[in-house]
Amino acid sequence: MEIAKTYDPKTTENKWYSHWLAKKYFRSVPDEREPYTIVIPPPNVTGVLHMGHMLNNTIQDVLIRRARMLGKNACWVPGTDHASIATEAKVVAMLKEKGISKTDLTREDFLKHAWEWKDKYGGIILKQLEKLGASCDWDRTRFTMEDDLSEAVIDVFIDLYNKGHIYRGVRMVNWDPAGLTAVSDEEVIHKEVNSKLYYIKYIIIDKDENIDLNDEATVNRKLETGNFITVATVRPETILGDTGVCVHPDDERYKKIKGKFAVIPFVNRKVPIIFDDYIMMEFGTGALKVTPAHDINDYNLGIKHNLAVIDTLNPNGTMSDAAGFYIGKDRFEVRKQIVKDLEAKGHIAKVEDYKNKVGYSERTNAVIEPRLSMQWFLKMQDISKPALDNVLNGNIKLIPDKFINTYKHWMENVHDWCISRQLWWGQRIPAWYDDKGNYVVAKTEAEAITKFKTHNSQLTTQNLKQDEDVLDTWFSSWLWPISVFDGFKNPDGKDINYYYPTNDLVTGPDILFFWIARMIIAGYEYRGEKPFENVYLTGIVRDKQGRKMSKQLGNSPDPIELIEKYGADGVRIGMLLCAPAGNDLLFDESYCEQGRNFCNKIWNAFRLVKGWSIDEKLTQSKGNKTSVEWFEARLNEQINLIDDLYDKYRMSEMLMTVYKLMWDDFCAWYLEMIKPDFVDGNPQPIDKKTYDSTIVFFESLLKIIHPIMPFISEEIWHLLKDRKEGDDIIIASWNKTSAINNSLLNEFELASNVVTEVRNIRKSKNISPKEKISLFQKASNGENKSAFDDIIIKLCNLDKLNTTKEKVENAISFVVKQIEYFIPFNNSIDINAEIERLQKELDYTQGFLKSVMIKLSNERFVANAKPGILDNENKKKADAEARIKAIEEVLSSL
RNA sequence: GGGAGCUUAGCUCAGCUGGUUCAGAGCAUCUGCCUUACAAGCAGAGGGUCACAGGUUCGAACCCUGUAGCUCCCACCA
Repeated sequence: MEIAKTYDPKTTENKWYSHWLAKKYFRSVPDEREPYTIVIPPPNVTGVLHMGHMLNNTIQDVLIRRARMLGKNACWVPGTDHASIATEAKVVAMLKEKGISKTDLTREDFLKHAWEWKDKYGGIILKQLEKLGASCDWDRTRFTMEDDLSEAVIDVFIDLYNKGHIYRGVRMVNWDPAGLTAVSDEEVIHKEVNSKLYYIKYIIIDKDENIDLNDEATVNRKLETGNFITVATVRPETILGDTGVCVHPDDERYKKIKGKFAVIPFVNRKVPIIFDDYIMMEFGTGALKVTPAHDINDYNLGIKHNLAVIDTLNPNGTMSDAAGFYIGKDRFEVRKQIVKDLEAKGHIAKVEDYKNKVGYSERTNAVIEPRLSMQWFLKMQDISKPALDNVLNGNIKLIPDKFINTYKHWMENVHDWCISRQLWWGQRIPAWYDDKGNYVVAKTEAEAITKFKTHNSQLTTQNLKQDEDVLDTWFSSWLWPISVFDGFKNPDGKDINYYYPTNDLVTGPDILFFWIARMIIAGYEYRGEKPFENVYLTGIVRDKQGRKMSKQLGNSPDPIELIEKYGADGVRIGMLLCAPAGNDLLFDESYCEQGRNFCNKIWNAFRLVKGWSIDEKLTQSKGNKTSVEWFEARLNEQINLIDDLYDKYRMSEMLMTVYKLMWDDFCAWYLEMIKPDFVDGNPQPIDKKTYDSTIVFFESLLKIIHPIMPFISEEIWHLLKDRKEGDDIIIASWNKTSAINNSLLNEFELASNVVTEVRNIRKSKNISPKEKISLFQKASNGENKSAFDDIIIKLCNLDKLNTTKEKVENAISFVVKQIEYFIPFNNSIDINAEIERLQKELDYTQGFLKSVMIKLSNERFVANAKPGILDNENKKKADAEARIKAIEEVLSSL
C-alpha cells in the first residue's frame, strides 16, 4: 500500500471525531473513578469562534485528554452564555435591518425575536469547537438562559436579597444619547480630545442676600468689587444643573467666603459654597462647580453636603425642562451658545485650550453622558471574604501566580456590584412594584401579591409591575460551575457531589474580576467550597504587531480557515507554540505552519517504519540493541519531565519537550541509528526485536502527542498495526515510566558529540557524506570501547573506528570531553587552520579553568560554598585540566 | 493619580533555591545537500555588555536601590 508523502488532515479529522462521538468517549457519568472536571468558559451564544477561543479551548482539550488517558473520569462541560448586551445589540441590529425599532415592540415580542435569533445562530460556536477536536461531553451542553439555569439565577437573587446583600441605589451610568440606553464601562471608549477649559465667574452673595442676574448694574458692581468666584469647566452647559460650588477647606484664597453663597448664571439659583478636601487646590482656580446629576464625583459631594440634584438632560441628549433654558436643544449646541451668552454678560474670565479624555459609545460613537439612575447592587464586602482568603492561602491556585497581587488588590478594594442592566434579554429582576413605588422581591407575581397583601390588602395584580431590567450576564455565569451540575435545583445530587469542585479553569486574565473572582465568591456562598482548584490564565491573542485582534482591524484570522489550511492538529500546535501562560501572545500564521510541518514529520516517521520489512531470523545487532536501550532510557527520562511540566502547568515547555523528543531524539537520532541500510540498491530488512521495540516506542510517542494532536495520533495509532475494536488511542493509558539507565544516556551524549564533530569536519573539509572515512580514538590502554561505536560508524559513514594509543599522523583531530580523535586525511591538511581551531578551543578551556581556579583559591568561597557546589568545582577543574592536556597533545603533534 | 508586571539572540520566550560549561530553546538567518521517510526535509554554522547605573555577596541574568522605556489593571480630577 502506498502511503501519501504528506499527512492529509482532511481525510482523518471528521472520521475520527465521528468515531469518538459514536463510541461516546467524551461522555462522563459519575462512577468510582477519580473525576477530572473542567467547565468551559461559556462563549457568547451567538458568537463565532475567534483566536482567543482557539487558545483556551485547545489548552482545555489538552488537559482533559491527558486526564482521560491517566484513567480519570474526564468531564468537560460545554455551553454558551446568553450575553445580554452583545446578543441584544445583535438582535436590535437585525430588527433595524428589517425596519423594526426595538421601541415599537413589546417586551414579549422582542424576546420572541431574540429567541428565534438564538435558535438560529446559537450553538454555531460549539459546532466550530468540534472542528478543533474539543472532546466536550456534548450531552451536558448548557445555556445560561435555559429554564433551570435562569431559575437558579432568580433563586440566588432572592436568597441574597433576603440575606440583606442586595439593595437598590442610585448610580451614575454611562448613557448613550444616540442609542438611548445605558452602556457598560467596557463599551465606553475613552479618547483624548482637544477641548477648551472655560473659566466662569459666579457672583458671591451673603446668606440673606438675593440678587437678580438680569439686573446688569448690580451684577457689574459685584464683578467690579471682586465679589465673585471663578470656576473652571469643560462642560459649561452643565452649569444649569449646578447646585453648589466647592473649595478646599485649607485654601487661604477662599477662607473669607465661608458661609456665603454663589449665584448660578442664567438660572439665578442661589447655591451654597461648600468646603471639601476632595478639591485639588492647584487645579484651575481651586474652585469646583458641583453638578450632582451629571458627574459621579459631584454626585458624591452632593450627597455628603446635602445638595439638590437637578437633571438637566433628556435621554436624547437635549436640555430638559429642568434645565430651565435652551430646553430641547442639543447639549453641544448649548455649549457653544451658553459660552456666547455668558461672554456677553461678562461672566467668562478666560478660555484655555485643554486636553482631556472623553468617553464615546463603542456602538454609536456618541459622546457618553454620565446620568443618574436607580440600579440594583450586590454588597461585596462580606461575601467576598472567603474568596480572597482561599486564593491567598493557596487553596485555589492562579497560574501564573503573578495574578495573585492583582486579585488581592481588587478584592481588598472591592466595589459593590451593579447587577441590573437596562435590557430585555436576560433574567428579569424578580422585584414587583406597586403604584406608589413600594416593592417586594418574589419569585412569581403570585408570591409578590401574597407578600404585598401582608402590608396592604387592597392590592391586586393590576397594580403590580415587575422591574423592567434584567440581571447582568455575569450574575448568571458566576453560578456556572454549580449550575451546570444542577447544584441549585438539586443541591445534593449525584453530579454536583461528584464533579464539584472542578479541577481546572482555563480563561483569560481580562475576566479575572468579572468572572473568576465572582465564581469563587458564589462557590463559597452556595457550596461552602471552591469552584475549581487551579485557574490557568492564558494571554490575550494579539497580532504580530501586538494589536488586539478585532473585527474593525480585520487582523483576526478565521480559525476555521486556519484549520482547513493547516489541519486542526497543526493549528493546535500553532496556538500552544506562542502561548506562554499569562503572557499575551503575538499570533502569526507561521506558528500553524510549524505545527503542520510537525504533523508531517511524524507522518513521515510512520511512513519510514511502516516501509521496513522484517526478517524474523535476523539477530539484533549490537548497534540496534544499544539504540533501543538508549531510546528507552531517553523516552522514560522525557516522559518524567513531561509529566512534571504538566503538573506545573508549564504548557509551552511541555510542548517543546514533546516536540524535541519526537523530532530530534526519535526521528533525527533513533530512527537514523536503526534504519536498515541499502545494499546494491535494495533495502535490507530489520530484525524483529528492534522492529517490535520501535513500534512500542512509536505507540508511546503517539500517546504523548495525543492530547496535543488528537487526530494524527489516532490515525497513525490505527495504521501502525491491526487493532481490536475499541483499542483507540483516546482511551489508551498514559505512559508509565521505569528505571532509567543514566550511564547510557551519558554515553550517548559523548557519542552524539563525536558524530556532530565528524559531520562538522566533513563539511568544513568538503568531504562528501557518501565517502567513507576512518576515525581513530585515542585511549592510553588501547581499548576504551563504547556501546555506541557501531552507531558512530553508521551515522558518520566510517569504514572503521579504531582505538589507538598514539596520535595519528596526517590527520584532522578534535577533542570531545577529554578524548582525542583523529581522522586520517590524505589531502594536504591546512596546518595553520587546524592550529587556529584547536588554539581557540584551548584558550576557551584555559579561560574556563582559570575562572574555576579563582573560585577554588578563594578561601571565602571554599569556606562558604555548599559541599555539592565545591565538589562540582573540583570536578570542573579536573575535567578542564584533562581536556587541556588532550588539546595540547594534539597541538604539539602539529 | 494609585497598583501590578515586564525589559535576556533578528522574532517569540525559558532560565524554578544566587553556584553544573549559564548565557539557553524554537522560529528566522547563513552555508552545503533533491542522501531511497520527510525540501513542509537533512547536515552544519553564526548570533546576546541579560535595558542602564550603583549596591549586597566568595559568587548576580537572578537579591536590594535608583533611572529609562513598555504593558496591563483600578480610579479617572473639574
